[in-house]
Formats: sequence, structure tokens, C-alpha cells
Amino acid sequence: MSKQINISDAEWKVMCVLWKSNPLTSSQIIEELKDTNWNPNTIHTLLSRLEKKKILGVEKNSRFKEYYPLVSQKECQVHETKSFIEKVYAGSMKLFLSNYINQEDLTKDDIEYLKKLIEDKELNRSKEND
Amino acid sequence: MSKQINISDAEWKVMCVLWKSNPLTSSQIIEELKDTNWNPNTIHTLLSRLEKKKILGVEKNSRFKEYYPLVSQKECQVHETKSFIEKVYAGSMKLFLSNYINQEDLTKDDIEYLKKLIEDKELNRSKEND
DNA sequence: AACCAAAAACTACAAGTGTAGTATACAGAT
DNA sequence: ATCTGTATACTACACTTGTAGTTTTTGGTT
Repeated sequence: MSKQINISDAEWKVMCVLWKSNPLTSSQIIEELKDTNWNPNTIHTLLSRLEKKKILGVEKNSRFKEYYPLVSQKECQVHETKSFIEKVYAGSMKLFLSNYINQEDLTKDDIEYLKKLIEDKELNRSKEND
Repeated sequence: MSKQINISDAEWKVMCVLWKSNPLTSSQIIEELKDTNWNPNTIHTLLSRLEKKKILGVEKNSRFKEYYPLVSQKECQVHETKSFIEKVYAGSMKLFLSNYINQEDLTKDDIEYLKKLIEDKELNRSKEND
């Protein structure tokens, strides 16, 4: 019964700023996002939407409101990944991975990288089970 | 300059039916989607939107319109995957893979499966390079 | 106390989406 | 030729999202 986490593309960018460092005031967030060329009002709108959705918390100790995440990036990534796999690969992560791995333009390096990831993971697992 | 392929969640389900088999009439599509409990009108709406977006083509040889995909599933999967990785993992597939693989609840079987995929891929690559 | 700039709140608006009702066209049955 | 049931088209409506303008509040400055 986990709450509905729905973060739009634009909102996600705002969240990234706050996942990296928090709490921040709106001006600080606007500063961090200056390369998006968003109107500051746009960012304010996104902040209030995120607040309303209970994805951001707000506190006002000093003169300005300060925002901080109420959900972790990891949690959201897991959620988004699930929705993505659900929609695009009929819920099958395996299908996704095999498609990805069988892609033509996967370089030798990509494969090496993956292989190493998996080997490390196996090592860790066996250590855990000592 | 590839066209904008934007397929909503509901539309995607319709596309899946047509990727599996086509061309199909609307009644055939409605029949295939009966477990969604969507009102037939809903499916018609989705079909016309997909047609308008040039994602579906339509032909009327017999009495009824027949729909068929204008874009392949693979193409759309690649597109969706790109957007997903772009949004959620800052464009880094590697970041995604390492996060996924380091996830706690990956089973031994999952790992074995992945390992096998990669080994097969490596075999194929070396064969190709003979 | 009055004023001003910055912050915050409120309002707006078009496009897209989920969801479906209403109206019309048309082909087969009578 | 008429009726009628599907097929197709058209309309609707609330919610989300991207994007930003307008109004109000408020704390520091004169």
C-alpha cells in the first residue's frame, strides 16, 4: 500500500537538485537549475506541486522556506523502473535485459562492464553466505 | 530527425495487440483487450489518437477498417528506454545497470540468467569475428 | 511608519491522457 | 425502401503537465 509516487519529467529535475543536497531554499534551487532556462515562477510551481504531492517537505525556520525530499531517490528510481518495465517489457525485466544485451551496438567494453558487475555481485553473495 | 513517438500507457496496450498480429479490425482489437474492461468507445478513441499520431496506419479494403503499426515495437522500446534512462538515471545506462544489479533482492537465478546471457553474447561476438 | 524588492501564493492556459457518452453512417435483413 | 444493429465519428470532461503571468505578503531599508 505504498503511496502513489508520480513525478513528472520536469519535477524530476527539481528533485535531483534536492536529492543531491538539502534542505535548500527556492532561490538556491533556482540557481542550481539556471541551465534549464526555466522561468523562476515555473520552478516555484513545480515546488508547490511536489509539496502538494507529499514528495517534498517544507520548513520555515529562517526567513525563507526550505525544501527537502520526503522520498529517497532510490525509492523513486525503483518505482520508475517498475513502471517502465511494466509498460514497455510486459513486466519482464529479463526480457528487457536480454533485449539490451542482444542489441547490435553494444560494445565490447559494455559487455566487459556488465560481466564485471555480475562477477562482483556473485563474490558479494558468496561472502554474505559465509 | 526521427519523428516524435509518444505513446501513452493506454495506447501502448493497444499497440501491443497490433504488434503481435496485424492488420486487425477494431472489433478484433476490442476482443483482444477484453480483460482490460475498457469501454469499446475508449478503444476507438485510442485507435484514432494513434492514427492521428501516425503510429497506426489504417486501410479499408473490406467492409471494416483495418489497423496496422507504422512503427516497430523494437523501435518504440528503444525510444522508451532512452527516455527512461534519460530521466531516471541521468542518461547513464551503466548507472542503471549497476544499481539494478546491486539491488538486494536479485536472486541467484537472476544472476545466473544474466551471466548466461552475457556469455552467449561473448561467444557470438567471437564467432562473428572469425 | 512607509516603501520596496524578493518570496510566496494564486491564477491561467494549452496540450495530452484516461475514460466514455452521443450522433451519424452504412450494410444486411425484412 | 425501411429498419436496425454495428462501425465510425464527434463531443465531453476532469486531471496532469509544461510553462509562466499576476497578486499578495513580508522583512529589511530609509
